[in-house]
Amino acid sequence: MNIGEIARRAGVSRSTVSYALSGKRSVSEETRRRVQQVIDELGYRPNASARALANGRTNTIGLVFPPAGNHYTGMQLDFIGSVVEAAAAHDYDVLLSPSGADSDRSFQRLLAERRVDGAILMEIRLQDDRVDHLGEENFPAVCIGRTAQPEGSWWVGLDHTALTAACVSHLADLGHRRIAFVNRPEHLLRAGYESAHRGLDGFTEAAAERGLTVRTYRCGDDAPAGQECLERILREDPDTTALVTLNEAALGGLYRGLAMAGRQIPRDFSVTGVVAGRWAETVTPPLTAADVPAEQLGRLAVELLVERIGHPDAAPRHHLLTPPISLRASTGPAPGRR
Amino acid sequence: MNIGEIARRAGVSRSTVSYALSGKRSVSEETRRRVQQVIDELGYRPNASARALANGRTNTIGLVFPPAGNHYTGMQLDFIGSVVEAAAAHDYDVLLSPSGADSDRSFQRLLAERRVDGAILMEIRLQDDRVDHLGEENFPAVCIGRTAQPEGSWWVGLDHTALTAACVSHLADLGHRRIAFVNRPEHLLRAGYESAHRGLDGFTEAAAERGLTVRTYRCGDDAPAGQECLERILREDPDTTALVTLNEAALGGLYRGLAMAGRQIPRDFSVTGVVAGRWAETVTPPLTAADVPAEQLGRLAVELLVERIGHPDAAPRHHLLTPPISLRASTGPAPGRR
DNA sequence: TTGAAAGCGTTACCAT
DNA sequence: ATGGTAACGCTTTCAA
Repeated sequence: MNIGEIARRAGVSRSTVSYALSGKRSVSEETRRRVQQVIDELGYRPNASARALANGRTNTIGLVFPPAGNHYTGMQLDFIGSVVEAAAAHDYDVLLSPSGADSDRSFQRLLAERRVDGAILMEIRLQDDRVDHLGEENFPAVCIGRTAQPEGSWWVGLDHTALTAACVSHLADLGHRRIAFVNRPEHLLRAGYESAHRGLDGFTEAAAERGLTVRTYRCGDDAPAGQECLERILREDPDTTALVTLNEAALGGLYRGLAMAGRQIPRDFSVTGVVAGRWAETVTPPLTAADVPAEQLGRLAVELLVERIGHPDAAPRHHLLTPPISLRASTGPAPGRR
Repeated sequence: MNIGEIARRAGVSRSTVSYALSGKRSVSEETRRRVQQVIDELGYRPNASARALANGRTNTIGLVFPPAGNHYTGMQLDFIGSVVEAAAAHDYDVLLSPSGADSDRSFQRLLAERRVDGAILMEIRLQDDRVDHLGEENFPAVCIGRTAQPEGSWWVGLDHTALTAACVSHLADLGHRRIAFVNRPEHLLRAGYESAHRGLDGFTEAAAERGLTVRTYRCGDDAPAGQECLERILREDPDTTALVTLNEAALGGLYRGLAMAGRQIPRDFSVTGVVAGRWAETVTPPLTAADVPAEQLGRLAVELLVERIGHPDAAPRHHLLTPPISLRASTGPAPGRR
């Protein structure tokens, strides 16, 4: 069944049906009702491909996310969910595109085949050829995170530098002097992951300012890696009394490592970092952390993208968020300083 | 740029370009090369909407997943990831569709507007009007889980009845006599969630067979709810020595509740259930559980769906998986029986 | 207020 | 082995 069939049954032309549906030109109340009735009876819905072909818009946005080889984190999940919901609220569907480092196959398809009206890019790198590519084509896109030169592009992101610095201050205020930083895995750093690099910078600078003794680690995105990493931390400097982490997936393992080493949180050792709130609460004791507002990030990204799709030549906009640290129960005074 | 432009520059007709690309009829090596060269030079990719309109296939599958109001679990995340990857391997894109109880708006759009060639439905209910609807239309779909009458439909699922029964046996073998069951939330049970119902059945029957004393609970999908639930368990029967759960999101809270109550796992209390392996390892001690093979489920679902799209009249197929219990460290002999 | 018809960019059938 | 052309189902301009 198609628009012609509806037109025939309603005794009008196809264009009238189209206009009755879109409201782009006035239709007499009488015909509008007749058309609508036929449509309801037959449960007609205009074919999306035909519509997209005719008016050049797919009403779909692409969500470019890291391939599953990387373990997904809870925060990414929350983010995807909120993007889908926000998109639905704007009458957009969401097409998922797993995409690695380079402008690879699936990603290219999305753009070149015009499957989507715009894209949201997760897991931005400081130098990101996908972003460059998108910029050259002036293709509507919003990045989650910002590249080294974010001026020309649309993005929403977290101020990871400020966030990890805040974590350091919090620990320093509690009297900790020797602290560790648990980052994302080696290969993500080499790839230039924005959050990993800026987070590390913020940590390093803040610690230097406070005159703290630090060690930094890279850690795989899962619990066993976290446990191993913690063992290394205590081996390399047993006097470490606290750590800051960006690695949500390793968190459970870090906790386990501490438990195995007989260090009690927060009495003997403090833990903090940047983690989505819902996941900070799954560990015991609940993690004091800068809560990643995944839901808000998703919503803002969609709003920006929708705006940009509507106004292709608008000036770049962005949102830099700096969520406060939520005090829970994983940090306390440095041992011997209570 | 379109196929006509390519044809013009290569000095052939549009149909020849089309055939050179699809290989659906033979093209002289000479022309094929010339066409390919022009295509490479210009970076041409056929427009997806036009192609879909012409040949009736979108090369997209829909993934219908629960709305974000429900908290997502790690297992759902792993599943989504594996579906996207498997789909990409078959040259399909994945369109996400949040869908509530009834065949609601977004879901209807997917089908009626022909945005997808087929769909994978997560979070199946025993009576599921979406499945009925799909069946009537003979729309290619694969369910994750099976309805009460699964005969006519394609599905992949876990044998939750057997899984929870196995958990009960495991605990009974360890000498536990008073055990609790922590299910998904009330509203999901009322909605008729398959896993929640069959899991409960398996638990109840196996416990009866073994002559165990049991209490069953419904628990919200987050850590605080889990903690509360555990407090209730110990309040209503302090002699409870073990629990079985389907509720991955509450797991951290259950652990915390036990810690707060001073019960050590597994010395004083054993915990087991049905949880994705990667997430079972994030808690301390790691959870002994029937590991949900989320990755395999996703892959199988896509394979079935692709097969069905290719053979619309093939007989229904399905896969019922019964993963073994992975022994980790959260279960032990009942207290006083070591 | 409405209708006719020309696209949109492919694919696939019918010719040659 | 190749070209011409009619779909595919919609939107939108042009006319009336």
